[in-house]
Amino acid sequence: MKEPGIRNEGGSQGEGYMHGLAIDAVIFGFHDRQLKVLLMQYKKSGVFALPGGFIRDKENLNDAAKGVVSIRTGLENIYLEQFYVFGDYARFDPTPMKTIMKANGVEAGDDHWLFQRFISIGYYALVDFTKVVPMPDQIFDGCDWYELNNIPPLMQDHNAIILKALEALRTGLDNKLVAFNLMPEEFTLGDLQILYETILGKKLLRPAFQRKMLSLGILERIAKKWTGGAHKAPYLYRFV
Amino acid sequence: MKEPGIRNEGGSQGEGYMHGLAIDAVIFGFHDRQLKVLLMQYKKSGVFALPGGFIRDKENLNDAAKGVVSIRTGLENIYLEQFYVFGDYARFDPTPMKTIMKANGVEAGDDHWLFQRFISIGYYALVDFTKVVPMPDQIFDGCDWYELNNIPPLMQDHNAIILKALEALRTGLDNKLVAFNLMPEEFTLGDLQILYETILGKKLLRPAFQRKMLSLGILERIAKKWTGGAHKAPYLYRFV
DNA sequence: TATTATTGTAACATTGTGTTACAATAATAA
DNA sequence: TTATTATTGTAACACAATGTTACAATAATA
Repeated sequence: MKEPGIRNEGGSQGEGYMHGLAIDAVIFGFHDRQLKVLLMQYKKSGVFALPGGFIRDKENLNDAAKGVVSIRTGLENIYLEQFYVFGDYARFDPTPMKTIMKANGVEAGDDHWLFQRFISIGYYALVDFTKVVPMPDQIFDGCDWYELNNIPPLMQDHNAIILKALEALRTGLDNKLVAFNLMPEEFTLGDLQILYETILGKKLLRPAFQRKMLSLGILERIAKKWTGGAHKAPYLYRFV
Repeated sequence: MKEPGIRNEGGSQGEGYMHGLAIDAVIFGFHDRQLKVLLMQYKKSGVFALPGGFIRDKENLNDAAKGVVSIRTGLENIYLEQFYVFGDYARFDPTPMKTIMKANGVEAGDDHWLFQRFISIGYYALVDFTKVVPMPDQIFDGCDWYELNNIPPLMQDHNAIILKALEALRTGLDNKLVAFNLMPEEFTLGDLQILYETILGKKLLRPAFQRKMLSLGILERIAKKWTGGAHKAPYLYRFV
């Protein structure tokens, strides 16, 4: 078995990678009126974890993060943001990794590098759900979307990492207009409002929301969208 | 010579500390209508650097950062915030450290741990200038305040780190009301306004500023302050 | 052609901020 | 003692942003 998070050839003691440092990525997507997160599931042991990886000896940190997200989503131009470093000593717990290795029939002594303390750099990514092709690999059975309010128990402090990422996403909403990265190319103001409401966790008033979004001057009205419903058809917009 | 950033006994190959990881602290103070940053100057070589340090094997990251700031300022309860991780490969340049070691008469091979790549976790601290007692040590000649718009050339990418810290400070101004951490216990609204203007780099209108600050409901009016000037005396306020 | 649900937007209310103006007042000078 | 001066505290108005209500427009269905 190759070690998890190793993106190409690496020896069993992690040669070629920085030790004690990892990247964890919270990849957000939006689909079916729900905010979702991409999670990995280890083979056999069934342990859930955030997509993650390590940093090559001569690799830029941000490039390593980009690599992690790319390899799991199949996408190239990704909105990515560093949001926090998780560095408590107590967060480090070798048990899940030992379980995973044992389940896969890998013999490893207690001094194995993956059982040592790690500090994780948290990144969140915003992707267009419709364009993602989730990619598991030799180590992971699963790479799938999970609804934000239905996340299974994750390895180590990964649940807490997701919460912190959501916080960062919220603060970025108004300041950096990050939400558009979660939308498909064409969308209605209604769709956009649902996304905002989901991220903020509260209802917004339609007239105020529409006025605000349109006043930003970053939306281009394209055509009407006939939904088949017995009502006026909404306009489709594109982000410019 | 002990290695820089080692806060107690450590061998010459950095035993007891996490490798490849460092903390850099941008310690902001406010005095004399100026925003200032605490900088270290190495003995003999005269190289300038941000206060920094390493993380002990079993130490929480945030505790390590607190330790760095405490040891340089003599303060205990410090407003501290993680703001960015600097992880470009190119930022790493062993030359200044070699110069420093050589100037201090330390023989060290190219494989010395301090000449390897480091990833720096940036923290900024906000302190009450009047309470700080800058503390150099065996390695540093100087530990002094420098005006933000008069920072000397620093080691590695430390100048860029300060700029990024300032950005983070600016965004925290309205959201988290961080400015009060830079004030002494008692201050006038005029003092506070000057601080805001310095951080934001622009003039503010007095009536609007005062109205806003007072409407926050976090200021307690104490007494008048007789400045000796030929004009009405301003009120002193305390942060609650 | 009436009904229904939803959209787009006008209109008004409320709040927040920008700006001008001026009375209050502490020290100094006449 | 009284005018002068500089600065503070705050009222008053203007304008912008946002919250809220209301309603006409319109796509599908009955």
